[in-house]
Amino acid sequence: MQNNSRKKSITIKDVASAAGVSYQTVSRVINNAPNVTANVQKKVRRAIDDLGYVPNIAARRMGGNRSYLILAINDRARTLDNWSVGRGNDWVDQMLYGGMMESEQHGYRMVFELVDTQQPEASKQLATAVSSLRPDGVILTPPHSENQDLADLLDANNTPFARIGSMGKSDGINIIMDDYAAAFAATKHLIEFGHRKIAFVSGSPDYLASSSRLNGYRDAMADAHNAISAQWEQPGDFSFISGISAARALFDLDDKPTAIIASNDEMAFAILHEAAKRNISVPDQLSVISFDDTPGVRFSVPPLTAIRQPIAEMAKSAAHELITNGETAKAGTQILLPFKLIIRQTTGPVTD
Amino acid sequence: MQNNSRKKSITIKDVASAAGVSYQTVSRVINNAPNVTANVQKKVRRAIDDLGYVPNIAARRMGGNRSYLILAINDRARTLDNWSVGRGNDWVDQMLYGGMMESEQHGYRMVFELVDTQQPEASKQLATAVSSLRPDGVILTPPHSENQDLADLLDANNTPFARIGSMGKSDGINIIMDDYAAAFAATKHLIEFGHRKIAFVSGSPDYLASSSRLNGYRDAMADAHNAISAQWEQPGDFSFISGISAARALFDLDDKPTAIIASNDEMAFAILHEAAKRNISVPDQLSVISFDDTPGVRFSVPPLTAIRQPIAEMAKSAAHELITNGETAKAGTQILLPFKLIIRQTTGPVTD
DNA sequence: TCTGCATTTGTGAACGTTCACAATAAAAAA
DNA sequence: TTTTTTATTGTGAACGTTCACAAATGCAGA
Repeated sequence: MQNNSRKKSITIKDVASAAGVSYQTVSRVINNAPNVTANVQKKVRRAIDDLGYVPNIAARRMGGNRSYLILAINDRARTLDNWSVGRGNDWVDQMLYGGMMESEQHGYRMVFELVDTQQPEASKQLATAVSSLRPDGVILTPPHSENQDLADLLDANNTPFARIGSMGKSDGINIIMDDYAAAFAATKHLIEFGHRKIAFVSGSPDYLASSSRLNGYRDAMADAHNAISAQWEQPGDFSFISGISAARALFDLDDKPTAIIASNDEMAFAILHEAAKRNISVPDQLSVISFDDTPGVRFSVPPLTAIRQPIAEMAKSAAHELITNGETAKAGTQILLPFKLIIRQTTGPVTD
Repeated sequence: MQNNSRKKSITIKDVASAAGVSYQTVSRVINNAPNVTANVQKKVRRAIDDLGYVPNIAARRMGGNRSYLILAINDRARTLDNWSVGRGNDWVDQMLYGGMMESEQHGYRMVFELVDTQQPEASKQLATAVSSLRPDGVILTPPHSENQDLADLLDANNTPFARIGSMGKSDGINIIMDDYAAAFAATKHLIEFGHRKIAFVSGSPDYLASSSRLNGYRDAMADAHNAISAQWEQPGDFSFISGISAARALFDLDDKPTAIIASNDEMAFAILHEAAKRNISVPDQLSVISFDDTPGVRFSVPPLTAIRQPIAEMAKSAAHELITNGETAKAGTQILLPFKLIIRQTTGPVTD
C-alpha cells in the first residue's frame, strides 16, 4: 500500500454527490443547522452512514472559527519514583475520563499539555500551545488554576478558559466544589462519632473557598447546638508550617479539641505530624479530616479521611461549559459541584 | 473584546513580509528544509521570534499530508471507587509524560482516546478518531495492543501504529521491555536472598514474551549452577485460574520451591491467594515476584515485588518511532526497553 | 393568478499551510 | 566571456471545511 501521494479521504463533497445535494447542505446537516427539510436530512444522513463519513477536524478549523479542541493544562512535575509507589498524578486520568466523554458528545477532542510550574516558561508553553492549536477553550488545573498570568494570557488571546479545583477566583469560568456543604458534612461526620469539641484550621483568606469552608463548619456546629470555643478556630494559610502552628496552639489548650478539620491536606499532614510528636494517637485520641484529597493523602499514617474534589465531574462540567457557553460566560461564572467524603483511618468515635 | 469576526492570527505571510522573503521560504525554514542560505534563515528566524509566530497545526494538516498528531489509545474502563483508593490508570499519566515530551520536540501533539474493550465498539471509536484527526501515528496500549482488529483497521487506513506493553506480536512497531533480562534479574534477586528452589509459572505460549521470560529464568538458574527440577516449571496462560492450578501443583510437591516467579500479576495474585489459604507466610516461607506491575499490585497483601514496564519510556519511544520512522517501519519492528525491578514485600531471605 | 416574504438550497471565496513546479540567482564549466 | 548546471527563491493551486451571500423554491395574502 503505497503512501507517497496525498492521503485521500471521504469528503463532504463525496457525501453531497451521493445524496444528490450541494456540499453546503451536507455541512448544514453535520452542524445541525436549522432550515433543512426532514427529507433532505434523511437522505444526507443515510449517505453519511453509507460512506462512513466523518468530518475532518483540521478542515473544520480552517473553514470556520472553531477548532473543536479543548486544551487541558496539567502540572508537569512528576517522577518515576512517585509512579512506582502509586503516587501518579491521577488528575490526568480523571480529567481525561470526565472531559473526554463530554467533549466527544459535541464532536470535540481534548489535548493535554503538561506545563511547568514556573514563570515565564509556563506562559511561553501555553502561548505556543494556544497559537498552534487555537483551542475553543482551555481547562486549567492546580497549580495553574491559581496562576493569574496564564488567565491574563488567555484573556488577551480571547480564548475562554475554565479553572478547575481552584480555590475560587472571580474571573473566567470557575468549577469548584460546594465547599460550604463539604465542610458541613465533614463536621457532621465528626459529630456523629460523638465529637463535640471540634476545631477548625482555616485557609488563606485570599480564597473564596476558605470562608465557605469556615461557614460550613460553623453552621454544622450551630445545627448540632455545639458551642464553638473561640480558640478552636485557628487561622492558617494552606502551608505545612501554618498547620504546625495551629496544631501547637490547639494541643496546648486546656480544653483540647477531640477532632480537627484542616482546610487542606498539607495542613492536615502538619497536624498528624505534630500529634505523632506528642504521642497523641489518631484516631483514638484525635480525629482529623482534611480537604482536597490530593494523591499523597492515601499514604499518610494513618491514611487521612478527606473531602475529595470530584475531578472527573469537574472536568466534564468544564468541558461542557466551554463548549456550550465559552464565548459568553467569561464574566466570572461559578459552577458548584458536589463533593465526596472519603472515610479512611483518621476519624473515629470519641474514646473518653 | 468582541469576537464575532473570524479570529485573526499571525500567519506565515506576516512573517514573510516582515522578513522580506516569500511565504514559501518561511515554510522552508519552519520545516528545516535544505537549500536556504544562512543569511535568509537568520532573517526569517528573527522575524518569527519578533512576531511570536507559531505554525497553525490545522493548516499544516490541510496543506501537507502530515497532521502533527499522535493518537494514544487507552482503555476506557475505570470507576470513581478505584480512584478514591488510588487505583487510577496511571498508564495515562505516564504515557502523557513520556509521549508528550517527545512529541513536543518534533512539533507534534498527542491526543488521547479512551476506547471500549469490546468489539465492535472499539473499532468504531478508533475509526472515527482516525478519520477525524488523521493522526500520523497511533499508540495502542493494553488491552488494545493485543487487539488484532484494531491493528488491521489501522493498516487498512494506512496509519502507522505502535503497540506498547504488548506481549509481542510480529507486525507493526512493537515497544516491549527486555523480558529475557527482566526474568534473569528477577531470578537473580531471589538467588541473592539465598533461594535455590525457585519455581517459574510461565505465560501463554501465544506471546513472544512468555518464552523470553522462561529463558531468562532458565539462564539465570544455570548461571548460578542451580539445577531446575522439571516440576518447578509450571505452565500458565496469564489467568488467575491458571495461577491457582500452578500454585497447587507446586505446593503439593515434596520438594517445594521457596520462591515462585509468575509471568504476570494476575497469576501472582493467585499464588498469594493460594498461599494464604494454606497458611504459607509470605515472604517468610515463600517469596513471590510478578511481571508487569499493574496498578493493583501495590494493594495486594503483602504488596508484590514486581518487574515494572517502563511506561513513560515506552510511550516516548513509541512517539519517537512513529514520528521519525512511521511510514517505513511497519514491518514488525521490535524495540526493546530496559525494565525495572520494584522491590516490595513479597521477597525476602530464605528462612530454614 | 400574481406579488411578496420566508424558507430552503446553492455558489464563490476564504482559512493558513504545503506541494509542484516555475523563475531567478549563483556557481561551475566551456 | 558565455553557456550549462546547480542552488536558491517565488508563484499558483490544492487541501476540506465554513462563511457570506446569492439563487431558487414554497407558501401566504391580495
